[in-house]
Amino acid sequence: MGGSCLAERLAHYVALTPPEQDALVQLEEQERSFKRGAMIRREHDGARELFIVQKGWLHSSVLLGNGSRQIMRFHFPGDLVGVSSLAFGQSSDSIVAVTDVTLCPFDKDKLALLFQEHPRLAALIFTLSVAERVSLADRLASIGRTSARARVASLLCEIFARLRIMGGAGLDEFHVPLTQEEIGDATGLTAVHVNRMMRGLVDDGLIGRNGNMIKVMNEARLAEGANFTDRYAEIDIGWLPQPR
Amino acid sequence: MGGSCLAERLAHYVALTPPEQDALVQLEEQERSFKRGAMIRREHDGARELFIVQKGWLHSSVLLGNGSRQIMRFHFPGDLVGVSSLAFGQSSDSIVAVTDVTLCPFDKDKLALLFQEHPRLAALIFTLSVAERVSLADRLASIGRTSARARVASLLCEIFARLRIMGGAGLDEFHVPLTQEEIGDATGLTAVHVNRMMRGLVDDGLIGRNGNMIKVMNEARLAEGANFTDRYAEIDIGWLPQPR
DNA sequence: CGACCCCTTGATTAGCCTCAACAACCGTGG
DNA sequence: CCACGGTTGTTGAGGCTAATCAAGGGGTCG
Repeated sequence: MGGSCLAERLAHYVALTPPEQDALVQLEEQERSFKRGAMIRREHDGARELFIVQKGWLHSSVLLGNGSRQIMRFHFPGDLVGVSSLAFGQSSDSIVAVTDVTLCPFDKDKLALLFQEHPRLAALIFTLSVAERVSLADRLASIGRTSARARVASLLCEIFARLRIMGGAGLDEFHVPLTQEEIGDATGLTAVHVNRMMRGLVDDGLIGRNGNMIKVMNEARLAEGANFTDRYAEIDIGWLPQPR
Repeated sequence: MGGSCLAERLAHYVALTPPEQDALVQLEEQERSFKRGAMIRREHDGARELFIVQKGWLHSSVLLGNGSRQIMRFHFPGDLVGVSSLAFGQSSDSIVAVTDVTLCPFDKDKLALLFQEHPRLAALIFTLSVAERVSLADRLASIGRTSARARVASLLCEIFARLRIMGGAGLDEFHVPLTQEEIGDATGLTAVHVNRMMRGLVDDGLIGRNGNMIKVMNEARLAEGANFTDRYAEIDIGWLPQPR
């Protein structure tokens, strides 16, 4: 390895000082791998750990009394996962491996240290957490107030935008290792209806599909129909304090 | 008055040191009032300000291309509002006064200072922000995966739980100054259907209504049908760093 | 008093779910 | 090598939930 994934991610926004880099590398001393489908953390379990994603996709989700599942968010390499365990002794959601994954776990005490020693990093992590919340709010609006087709389109747009952060801005074809059931659980739809909506998007020439590869054919119309705005493009870090 | 509103809120969770209190008071030199219905901040407007609610109810919401509205959250006295402007130069949502309100506005630069000088307060504010995100996630699951009746019940449960934080644990009757349209915009329903669901809750003896007063008649069944868990009861601040 | 907002109720419609059947693909074991 | 069970994707038919459309009532404020 050598570098830290989180450092790589944060370096997208600020030029890290050497002490800051050291602090981030220390968060990723450990490394743990899980198989596709593995339950990494179960809802209501005690949890002192956060994870940095190194490789693979995950999702965090909740199970409801009626047996259905709501996926809150998909997590990609560079993401900080399990943040909700900061505020609660017990995990508020389950974390599941969508593909085979490699994670770097660290205890929340280490984050406390980061807040003390590196206020700029703390503020940056806070900022990214706020951006994630806005992204969740976008999904809420999507599910609450738009059609099934728009919800699916919106999820695809969000995934594309986030994959481009790490993968390069020019990408127009993506490996999306999600089942239609997972897409449904993220958008509040059934797998059957997701299938019909995806077919509609293909038939209308907005996207192309080949197995798990999805190609963006007409991103403008896709984003328009989805009511999508790319939050990650407009993150403002102007308020951050000076590095120590 | 005399003290800082934010200090009062944070003191619910930790014993503030004198320097911490001073820092918080400095955030709140100003005070501003708005009439019921006033648009305090409009989506896409530039925004460097955050607000602490002193009196009244607000909501933050987004407007969609199809003309509908999604309310993300209602804000009560003691809440920190407009945090999303930290991550973006432009506001991601609108902030609207539900009743007449009094707010304490402060610039986000002051928060940067807080991150530098008072890491424990920074971590606490981060924690509360995470808890809010979990609450948003609960709403997402509610809208994505439960019936109209459960969504309305869930919103009511959340409101009751939050009002009890400041208003006292024993309360079983609440003044809820929301129109059914606002409840619909928060739950992803139409006002007409909200009306029918509320009537159902009354008919089944779960709640009582008298104008804007809502009385909890059978909270166990209400919470059960809503799939509701009270997040605000279980916030854990054990990971915070030492005060400086 | 009238205008407006909000609540309420009824009738009809539309979007998404449910149920069902089958095809394609996968890894596994015989 | 093939047989197999399991998972995922696909498509059709019918049903149900919540939206839409519509009309009227009560309260409040100017």
